[in-house]
Amino acid sequence: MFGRQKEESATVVNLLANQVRRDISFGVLPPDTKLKIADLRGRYGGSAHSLREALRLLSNEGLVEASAQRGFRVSSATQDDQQDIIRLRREIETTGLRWAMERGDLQWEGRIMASHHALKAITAQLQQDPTEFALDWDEANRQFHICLIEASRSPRLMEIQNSLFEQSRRFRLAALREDVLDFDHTLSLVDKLVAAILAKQQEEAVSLLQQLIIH
Amino acid sequence: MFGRQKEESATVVNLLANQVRRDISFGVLPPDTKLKIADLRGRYGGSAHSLREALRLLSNEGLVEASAQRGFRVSSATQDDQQDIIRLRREIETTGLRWAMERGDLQWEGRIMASHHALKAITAQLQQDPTEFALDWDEANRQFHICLIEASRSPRLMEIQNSLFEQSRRFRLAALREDVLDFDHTLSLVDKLVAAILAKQQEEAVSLLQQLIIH
DNA sequence: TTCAGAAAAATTTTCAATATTTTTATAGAC
DNA sequence: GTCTATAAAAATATTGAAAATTTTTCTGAA
Repeated sequence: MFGRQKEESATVVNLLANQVRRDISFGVLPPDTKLKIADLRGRYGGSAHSLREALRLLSNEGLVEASAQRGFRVSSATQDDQQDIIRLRREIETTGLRWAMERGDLQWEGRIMASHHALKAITAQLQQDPTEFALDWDEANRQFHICLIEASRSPRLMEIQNSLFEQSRRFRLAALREDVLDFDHTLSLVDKLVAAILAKQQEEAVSLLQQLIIH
Repeated sequence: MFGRQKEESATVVNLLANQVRRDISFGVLPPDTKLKIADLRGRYGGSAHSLREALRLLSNEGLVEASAQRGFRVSSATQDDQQDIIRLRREIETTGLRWAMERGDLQWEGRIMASHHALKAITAQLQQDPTEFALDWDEANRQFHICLIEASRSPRLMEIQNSLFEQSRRFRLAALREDVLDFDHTLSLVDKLVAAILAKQQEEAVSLLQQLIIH
């Protein structure tokens, strides 16, 4: 449920990467934590090599930083990092949305409506129990954003989006814990965004998407 | 000389990655080639694990594709791939240039002039001997493009740019071999681009950069 | 305090072996 | 002849242990 979208079979390396990714996202492994292989083995199991490879994988996603001969650390999560991620997500996702709106078909519009629907439903659940549904909520979030640019037919753009989304997760979940999210406002933006997409109003949609990406 | 920009000390894994990256870029390892660890050990040396890790590294850069339980392959290089890379590079680099022009200082302008100068010099050499200087020429190319967005202060944007540049290398070197590059036209575009940057004409610079990215 | 060198810790790398999975080859059924 | 199921072979994934490097920490002297 926390995995990547592709049909990646559950290799040991992928399982380990998923666990570490989740713990980094939730702050169990705080930013800048030194990731010593020996310690990690005690926590997650797996061989030294498998863990090493899992960390190498996460370093590609940007959640972990690798420096030669100095091992791995959890990536920093300063305000600068957050700003960098947000402005990049705005660029990447609006570009993707533009391309998708030029190429998208009815099927695409259908998938957007579906993921929109799911997002609304899970958000309602989240407001009842913020801790229980945090993961599902953010996964619905991810699915919705993936959907938006799905029709762009740019595999590399989608990979970049995914990487940035994973990196932003830490900040979003932190904001959720601190209860500073305005769900009503966000949902109203999402409603308008979907409407604009269906009405093929590109610039309106782009503007709304930019307002939506704030965490 | 073919390495990444950061001060990555020469670990075995990095050395192996550099060699494989070079061979992929030059087409010694053609697109879609199955990369069997055993074969690679014969060619490049190193232990199985080091090679595996090097391939995992390259898969992050997009030059190699990893599929679970099925090993590694050289990434495909179809016309669709090339188009995807080109249009993404245009988006990424123009965004970076915009940000850089908003934040850039005199030092940045100086570095641009320096890398521009180097690029002109090496292009002249290249026209004398296209095979001997291919690598140095593309490295100067890379340095110039890195320079353009250096002042954007977006580490993630620069990483994305680097990854896309590495991916585009195969196509550029192929075009060079096929002798379909118009150096005079390219250099004139570069001249105008640098002039526009120094004159702080953002939209003009962006337009020129887009015209420059065609391989 | 600062510096140099020794000691300790951690990372990187290699070798070797086992378990899984995928691919290939073969034989039989329709 | 094509296809399916099974067996064999090849390749990948995983683990363990140990040697070689490098970085970090510690200690004592100037």
